[in-house]
Amino acid sequence: MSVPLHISIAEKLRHQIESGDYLPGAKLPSEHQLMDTFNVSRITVRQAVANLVNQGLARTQQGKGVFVMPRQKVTYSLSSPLVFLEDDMARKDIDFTFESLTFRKVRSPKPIRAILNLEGNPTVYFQKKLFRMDGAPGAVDLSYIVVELGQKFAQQLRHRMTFPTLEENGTVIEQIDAVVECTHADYEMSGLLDVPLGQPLIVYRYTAYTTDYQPILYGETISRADRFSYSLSVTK
Amino acid sequence: MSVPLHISIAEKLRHQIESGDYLPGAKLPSEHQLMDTFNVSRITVRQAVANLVNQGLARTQQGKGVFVMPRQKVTYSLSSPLVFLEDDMARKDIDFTFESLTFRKVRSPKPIRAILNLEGNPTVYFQKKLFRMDGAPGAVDLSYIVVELGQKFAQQLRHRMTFPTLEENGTVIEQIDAVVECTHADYEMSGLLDVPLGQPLIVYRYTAYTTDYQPILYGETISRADRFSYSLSVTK
DNA sequence: TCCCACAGCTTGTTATAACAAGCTGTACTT
DNA sequence: AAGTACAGCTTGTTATAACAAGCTGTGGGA
Repeated sequence: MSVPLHISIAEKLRHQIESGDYLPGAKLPSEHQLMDTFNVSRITVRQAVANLVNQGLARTQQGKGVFVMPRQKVTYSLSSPLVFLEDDMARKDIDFTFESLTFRKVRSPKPIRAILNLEGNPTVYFQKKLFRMDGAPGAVDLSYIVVELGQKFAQQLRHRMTFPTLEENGTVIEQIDAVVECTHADYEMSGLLDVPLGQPLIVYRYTAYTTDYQPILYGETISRADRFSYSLSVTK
Repeated sequence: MSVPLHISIAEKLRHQIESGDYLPGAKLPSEHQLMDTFNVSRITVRQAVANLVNQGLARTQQGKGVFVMPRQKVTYSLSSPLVFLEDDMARKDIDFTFESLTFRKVRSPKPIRAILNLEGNPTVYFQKKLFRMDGAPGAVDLSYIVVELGQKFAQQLRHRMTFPTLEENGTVIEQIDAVVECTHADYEMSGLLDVPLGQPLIVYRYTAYTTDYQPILYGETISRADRFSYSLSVTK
């Protein structure tokens, strides 16, 4: 057998998980039990478990055990603009909340300056928000808003979502350019979003334009890839 | 210090990579060198390196060393439909090729049957393609096409992209519904796409409809998240 | 000159060992 | 009865050790 033990053990467990032997949320056998079952050392068992964790199939909890990850995703529709994120959640019976971790005036980083087309005035408002779905952290949003709007609506932006706030105050959002990509959780994100290090995250980068293609907002919504997906519909 | 050694070593290396001390493609110090540098055991060094690999910052090659991953992404536009993938690549000066790994008639899996609205006839054509960008594997496409079209254009589908083939033969694609999500590389995908186990992959699931909302094609394009991203533009 | 074998590097796999740290229930103390 | 302390489970961290396997350059033999 040229396949390493830790791979073949991980694959066996994966099949058992996928065939329903271990249901979502269920506890897998402990490391010592797996050592006995497969007759290997703890280091090998641990590597097999690490493989499962890396594949998002399980997660470990010190002092408790290894548990099968539940997997249900919320799909967010890109066809209607970001405005409706809250409604989208409500429709799916998910309790959606957010807390504003940071809201302050900053000197904008160079790439942001280019995107927002700031020349004379490099100051912007920066906001970091943590989104929770049914209490559990699901996404982090980092956004940069042009200084006039940030200043004007500071109070509201702290407590309400950005797009509704802007629209209700008469700022028309004419267009949104967006990119969807994927990264890994670094140490900070892994802490904020409560996922293992290196776990995939979906990044939704958006630039919002008001009339005359004037960029007013750039942001990144970084969400747990096991909880989020994006949908869209293209008609000819 | 309550942070584990392997984390703090990984973070140090990450900062060095991000600050340009190690350029993309460069070789990191060997495990033994890192053992001396940080005065820790090989197991700790290996765990630190594993963290970097999990975060997509480095990759290991047995017998050679640990190398910094180059990171340049191709953005594929979702606003224009899938038809133009090849053109998109050409415009970016990327040599785009694919090989058809599988093309055969199969009894369609139940979920596919529901999507393609097949009742009497559960037979479909299944195709598995491997996309290469500049020679290196970048994505795998799994698609199910209704039996009439698969039969009719079998020869062409083996050698050319699906959407152009259909359109040039008079099949109108009226609408595409799509979902973008993210998964982990399992053992098979990790082999096909040449990435470490558990590495994030972007999945683009699409259903193509011809006139009268008749579904004719369902597919999944599974691409390396370090090489691909999707862009779109929403106008009010 | 050309080719092959090997030495010496690299990472990969696996075992044994010990202690730390988080969780839970039991039993003992107040 | 309530609270606390501890035993005994769990995973987390880290060390030492040995061999396997992939790569590369050097040197010897044909």
